[in-house]
Amino acid sequence: MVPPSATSTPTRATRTLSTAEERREAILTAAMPVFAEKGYHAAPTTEIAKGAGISQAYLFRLFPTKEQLFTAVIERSRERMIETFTEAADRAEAEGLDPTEQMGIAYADLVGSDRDVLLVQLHAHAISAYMPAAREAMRNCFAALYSLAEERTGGSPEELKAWFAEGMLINVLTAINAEQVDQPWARSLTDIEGDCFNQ
Amino acid sequence: MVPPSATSTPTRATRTLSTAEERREAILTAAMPVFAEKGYHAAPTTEIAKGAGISQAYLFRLFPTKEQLFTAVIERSRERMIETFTEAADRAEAEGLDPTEQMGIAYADLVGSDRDVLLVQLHAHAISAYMPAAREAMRNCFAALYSLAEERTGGSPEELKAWFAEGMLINVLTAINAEQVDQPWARSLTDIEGDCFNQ
DNA sequence: GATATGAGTGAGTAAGCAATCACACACAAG
DNA sequence: CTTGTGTGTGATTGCTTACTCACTCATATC
Repeated sequence: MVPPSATSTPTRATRTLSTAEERREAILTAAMPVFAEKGYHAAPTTEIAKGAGISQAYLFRLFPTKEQLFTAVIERSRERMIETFTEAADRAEAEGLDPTEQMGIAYADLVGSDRDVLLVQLHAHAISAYMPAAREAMRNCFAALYSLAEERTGGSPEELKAWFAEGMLINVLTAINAEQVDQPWARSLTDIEGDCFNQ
Repeated sequence: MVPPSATSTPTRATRTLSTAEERREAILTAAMPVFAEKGYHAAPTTEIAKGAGISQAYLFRLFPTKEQLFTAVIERSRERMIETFTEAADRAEAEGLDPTEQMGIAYADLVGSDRDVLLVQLHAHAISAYMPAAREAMRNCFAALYSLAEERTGGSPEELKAWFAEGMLINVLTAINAEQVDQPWARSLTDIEGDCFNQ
């Protein structure tokens, strides 16, 4: 297919081409759910390109390798988490609530409602042992989240560690849909009353 | 290649063929590191078959689909963990040590030294959202580990939850090699003094 | 020996994959 | 109107993949 063009006059008011930056954004948006569902290796770049409304050839012009695209997606999911935590901390501060608790709740909400962010993280964890670029991206993610949590909660290292551990548990339990399992282990582990900072 | 046969006389003492069960074991042993390194989708069955010393065709006779092979590998890594925890609990009991702490240490040792067990778990976590068989296997894994931990530590639900959370954190930090990172977040999170049951 | 069953393979098949290349069109500036 | 640059594509390439099929050999039982 040829790029869409105005039928009569391609006047200056109507642009038919997007900027590369807009396309890059569209690609990331399309890539997130595909990587989330299928992981790095099984995610076809054709499917991502189709989702972004461009050809596969152009995708490879904007992201020269699939690996670069994947790490960009990891970074984007990091940004989502940072936003979520920042908003929760702001809200806690404004309403005089405990920031640690509010940030924890906000995180559980985020990964519960936006599975893509969560699943991209999990795939990145698994692949990072043998993919240096992903490992680097994950380390940066931890670094950013840790310093944010440190600043906004003022917690001790022990508290921060417990808070992160809780987050990692939420990740896995959400991935396997533990809250829908009617068994003792699932009920206990998903019980929000039992967390490290909320009792 | 033709299956190996004794040159002169194939007498009853020397068997040239293995039993299917032996082959199945060999396949699982060969499959573990391949799935660990590459994840489900990127792990070639040809490579696994070669590692097990059989043809790919015979692999598919013993495990009709790749998915069945993968879930068998998940179960095998669960067995490894169960063994590790059981031994640690026995040792703790014999020497009068805290079982919770000993099991935690044993786990950190396990995933630190045998990366395959860890990485198979992480890949399974990530894939389980869209692969029911893996999800089921992971749930069974949690169920088994939870009841074991409950029995052997006698901990409260809150303690068990914190213990599992700690384990999930160890997983991720081990995957990204956090202990080799010389930054505040990495030092704090990998600090073994700061865990939930060891202070 | 004959015969049945299980162990084991070589050689495919059909599909899907990342990445490339030569080329077309849109737009802005002289 | 032309020229340069950035946006965009169709077609292809070379490779890998899970899975199958027709077949051979080993072993055990009668």
